[in-house]
This record gives sequence, C-alpha cells and structure tokens, in this order.
Amino acid sequence: MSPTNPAANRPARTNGKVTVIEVAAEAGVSVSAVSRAFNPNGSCSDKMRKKVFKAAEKIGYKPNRLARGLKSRSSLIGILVTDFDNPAYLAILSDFTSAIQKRNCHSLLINASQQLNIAEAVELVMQYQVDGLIVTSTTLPQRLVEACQKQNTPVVIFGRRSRENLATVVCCDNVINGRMAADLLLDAGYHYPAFVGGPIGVSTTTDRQRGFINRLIQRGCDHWTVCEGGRHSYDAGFEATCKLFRARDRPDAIFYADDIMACGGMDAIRYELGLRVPEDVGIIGVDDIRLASSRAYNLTTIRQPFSDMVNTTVDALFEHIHNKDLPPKHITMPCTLIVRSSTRAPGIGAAQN
Amino acid sequence: MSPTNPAANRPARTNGKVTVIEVAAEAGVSVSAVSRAFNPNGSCSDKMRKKVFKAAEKIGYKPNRLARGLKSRSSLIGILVTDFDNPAYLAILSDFTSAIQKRNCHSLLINASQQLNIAEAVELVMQYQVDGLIVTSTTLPQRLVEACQKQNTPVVIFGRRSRENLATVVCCDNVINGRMAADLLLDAGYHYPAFVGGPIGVSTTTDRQRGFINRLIQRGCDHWTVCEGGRHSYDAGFEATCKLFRARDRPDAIFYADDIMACGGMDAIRYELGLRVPEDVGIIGVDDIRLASSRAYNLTTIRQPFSDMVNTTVDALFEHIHNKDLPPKHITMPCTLIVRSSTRAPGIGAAQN
DNA sequence: CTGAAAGCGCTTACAG
DNA sequence: CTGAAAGCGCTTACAG
Repeated sequence: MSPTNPAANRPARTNGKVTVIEVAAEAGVSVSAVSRAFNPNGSCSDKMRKKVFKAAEKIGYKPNRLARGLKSRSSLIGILVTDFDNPAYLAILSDFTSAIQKRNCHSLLINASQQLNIAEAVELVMQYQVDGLIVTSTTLPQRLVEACQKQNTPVVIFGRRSRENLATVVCCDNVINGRMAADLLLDAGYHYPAFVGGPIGVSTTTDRQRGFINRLIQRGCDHWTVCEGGRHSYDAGFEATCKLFRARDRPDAIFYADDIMACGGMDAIRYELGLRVPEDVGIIGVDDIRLASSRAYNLTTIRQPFSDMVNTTVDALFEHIHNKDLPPKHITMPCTLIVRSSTRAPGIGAAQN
Repeated sequence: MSPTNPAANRPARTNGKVTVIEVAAEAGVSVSAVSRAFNPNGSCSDKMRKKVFKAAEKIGYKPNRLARGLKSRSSLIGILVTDFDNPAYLAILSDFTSAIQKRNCHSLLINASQQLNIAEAVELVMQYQVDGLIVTSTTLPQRLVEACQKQNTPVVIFGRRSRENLATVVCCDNVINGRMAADLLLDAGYHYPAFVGGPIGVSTTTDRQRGFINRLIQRGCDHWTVCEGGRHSYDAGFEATCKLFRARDRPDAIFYADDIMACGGMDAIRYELGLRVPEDVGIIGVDDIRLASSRAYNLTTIRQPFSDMVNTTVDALFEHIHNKDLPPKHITMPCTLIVRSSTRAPGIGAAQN
C-alpha cells in the first residue's frame, strides 16, 4: 500500500488491467525498460528483453495501441473509399489491408460515398492521428493535401492522377489505355466506335476518353460518339448502351470506362438489342476484373495491375512516413491488353473490310 | 512565460498543435469546460458551449480521438473479414462503414483471410481498444468471444450461426433456405438435384445442405448428389460443376451455396458442357448479389437481406456497447425466394412430368 | 454549471 | 544499456 510503489495500488484502481507498470513490477525492471523491450528499435539488451517478455507473457500483457499512439505513431493508416460500385474494389481492399497489416499497421476504412464529403472524411481520419492516408477512386483537392501535409501526414492517391501534382500518385496512363482501345477496335475492322464514360469529371474517364478519341481522329476515323454512364456500375453500362443505340448513328464498337460497365453494356447488346458480340458490336473494357474472364462475358479488356499498384502505393506511403522530406512523385504502372472474344480478331476483322 | 500559464509555453513545446489547453486559453475557461463542451452529455451551459466552440473554431482545434480513447471510448469498431471472394461483401462493407459512421464511430478493417489467423486478428483489434467487434463471414471460437467479453468488448457475429450460442448473432435460417431450394427444384420437375457447397465446415454451407437434402428425402427424392466447392468463388463453382458432370449420375438441377458459385456453375453448364439452363439443368443460388439479376445470368436465388442484416447487426452492437449487461441474442432474418430464369417455372415444370 | 487535479497507458529525452 | 520523470491530449471524479 505504500504510495511509492504504483504497482501495489494498481489492481484496486485499474480493474485488473495489465499495463507496463505491472509488467515492470513482475520483471523487476523499470517501466522505461518495458517500453523499450516492446519497441523494435529501443536500445535494450537481449537479456532484458527476454526478462520483460517472459513477465509480460506470464501476466498476459497486451500493449494499448491508443496510448502508444499518443506520443508515438498510431500505426493506423486511413483508407478513403468513395466508390463501392466497382467490384474491383473488393480485391483492392483485400490487398490494401493485407499489405498494411504486413507492416504491423492497421486500416481505418472511411466510406466517403454518401453522407460524408471528402473534406469531412479527411478531417475525421486526421482526428485518429493516422500515420498516412491512402485515397482511392477519387482525387484530393489541393487544400486537403496541404492540410494533411501540415499535420505531417503523408498522402498517396491510388488510381487517379492529380492535376495539381503535389501528392504522390500511383496510377496508370489512361491516355495510353484509350489509345490502345482505339487501335484495337480499328485494327479489328470496326468503323463506328463509341466511348461510354464513368463518373463525370474523374481523371480516369477523362483520360481514357481523350486518348481514345484523339487516336480515332488521328487514324482518320471521324464517326465516333460518346455517352456518359455517370457511375461505375452494371446498370450504368446497360443504360448508356441502350441510349447509344436509340440514336441515329449506331456504333459498331464500344469502349467502356471499366469492365463492370462493359458487362452491363454487353448484356444490353445481346439481350436487349438482340445483336451479336463481337460480330455486330465489339466491346472492350478496362480493369480485368474477375468477371471479365468469365465464360459468359469473356471480355476483351485493358488490365490494370491492381495488385502491383496496391503494393507500390503502400510502399510509397511508408517511404513518406519514414522520410517526411521525400518529395511527392508520380508513379505510372503499365497496363496490358487482354484480347478475349468480345472483339473480332484484329487480322480477321481487318481482312473482312 | 510564467510557468503557471501552460498555454503560454505551448507553441514552443508542441510544434503548433492546437489542443484543449489552447482552446481553454482562447475562450478564457478551464480545460475541463472545453472537454465537456465537446462531449454531447457533458454538463455544460449553452453559453459556455458557444464560447468554447467559437474559440475552437477560431484557432482551428480538432479533437484527438486517440487521446480521448485513452480514458473514454475509442469510437473504433473492429470489422473482421475472412472472405474477400464473395462479391456480396463489397456492398456489405460499404453498408457497415456507413452505418458505423452515422454513429460517429469508425471502422478498423481487419483482413483475416491470409497471414493472420482469427485469434491474432482479434488480439490486434483489442489492442486498439475497439468499442465493439463485428465478425463477418466466419464465426468466433468460444474462447475468443470470452476474451472479448473479459475486456468488456461486445461482439456480434454477422451471417453465421454460432453453435456455442454465447455471442449475439445476426443471420438467416439457412436450413429453411435449403428447404426452399429443394421445394422449388422438385416443384419445377427436376429429379436429380445436387448441392455444391462453399468452404468446408462453415455453418451457412452446412445448414443449407442439411435443409436441402433433408427436404429432398422427405419428399421422396433419393437421387441427390453433393459436391464441395471449397470457396465462395466463381472458379470454385465452375470446377465443382464440371466434377459433378464427370460422375456417372449427372444432376439435372443444382443448388449452390451462393450466387457467385452459381454463376461459375452456370457458365460451366452452358459453355463447358454445352447444356441449356434451365431446360437441361436448373440452377439456384443464395444471396441475390448484383450479378444475379444481370441479363447474362438472370439467376433464381434466395435473397439474403444484407442491407437490413447490416443495420440490425450495428444496432445490436451499439445496444451492447451502451448496455454491457444485455444478454447475447440470436436474430434471424427472413430470406426471399427470387425466381428468375435459371429454373423452370414451377407450374410448367411440374406439368411436364 | 464550472474549475483544479489526477489519471488513462504508453514513450522519450535526459542522466547515469 | 537502464531508470526516474515529464509528457502525449484528453476525461472524469471531486469540490464548490
């Protein structure tokens, strides 16, 4: 009961919770020693560490990460998600959480798709003192990037280019992707290509459209049309496609801003419009989601290397966390054309005409 | 610079961080008052609250949730996920994060699908002092439920029944679901039904199988077969189906443990085996994922009311958080049969025979 | 309703 | 390498 021995008073006050103080008492060392033993780069002899671990084990000590985060890092990484429509994001989330956990950190998942605007979402995540922030499926206004930087919290944008250039970005070159799609369709002998976009104003859609249309024009194809899907969803693809075919100038090939829209579009073409894919209409998407390689769709697409992109994003984020002076950088990942049966074979198609 | 005024010393020590101390100084009140003003049920006059908020606003104060969590609640809810194969989980995650955020809490997403076993995952989440834990796509061994309860952390299991009965559970009656599937297939005139299961030993799969087979036998149908898919994935469904049709006794109807397996199975039947759905083979799944209602699959299925289940789960969890003495309960949600075109119409099918 | 003080459980300079 | 002490930013009895 002596007031100079805090451990002696513990049980009464803390309701049986086991803290560093109890471990220190059990091991007969100081509290600082316990802390250092649990910290990989705390200076601490092997002998001490062993002694502390043994005591901790014996009395069932588990560190409180909240308390640790108060002076040290929180080990929390914020993941901002605005798009829960695109099925690709399930695998992406799986990869992100997995990669973050491998680094002994954990994921605070913030859903900014509905009630929350992006500014509120960022503010919330900052209140948890996250060590870093990953922004997916959207970009971050410059003032928010700055707000994070002011609090010393690195930000990496995943899958979207940021015009302002001041945060680190990991994405693909979607202008090139659009160009690839244009080349493939023209090479296959299609003459009236259309583009179906996703959410308005998003860099991925804009870039893909730009690359696509520019290339068509460059190769002398003027009969193109464009239609806004508005969302990354099956229904959006389906409806945009119907709209496209209600117009006077019907397309004979469609480049969709992503695979799930392309699947919706393919279903519209086959089951709503009664046309054949790829004979009457050629279809190409972007992403190579799991469904794209299903036998039902077997979709020609441009594969984004999501798994690599996730690892690169997490690597970059942790580099920034460990070195706050690192300047932001833009990392562009290469995409691959995956030709399946939703487009005519280039040789054959070209020969037909 | 007087040492009796902590705020005066602040800037030098805290690198410009704005804390309750700065707000108190700015507002000319005590730190306790600031704390109470920011706490919805802190006793605090309107006038005081207004004064504090104004000062906080002025100097850009944002509460530190980690520090708050040290004495009070963390506002963190753990979400354990073991299954990232089933596309239904993207919408489920979206709903969970959204419902949790509506309660001014946030989601710590733990991926226990790979490196991490479920015990490690639970331990980690506890280190963050989560206010509650949601366990999806798996159940929790009794000793882990107890470990959480010992730390006063309520647990709700989503979508899986727990034999041991000691945690709150929100799920569907999958025995009934199996029975519904059996009735539908028999009523439609199929004679050789098969069941394709998901991961081994999981309650959902077991219950569905049990209800299905029991009902078949009860109605005098003895020619059934069973095949293990092993995972909730398209490929698992595809391969299990091929295996089923390589056997001597080919089925003429298949009940899949979930929709994504059913889609894989349907593709196998149509594109690999060259059979017609629903004429040659009838197919029924469970979940009613987005893809089930696509024109390509148009799958008959048993809809789980995921959105309601999520809300019920979060409601139950917060009830437990606010009332620690509430006994665990089992909440069973009703499922709905959605008849589409992957099964013959009951009347017609029955008439045929 | 308000304030002064102790405390949440850990980390981190600072000495030795 | 180790220990004593101050501190992280907030909350919560305890008085008034």
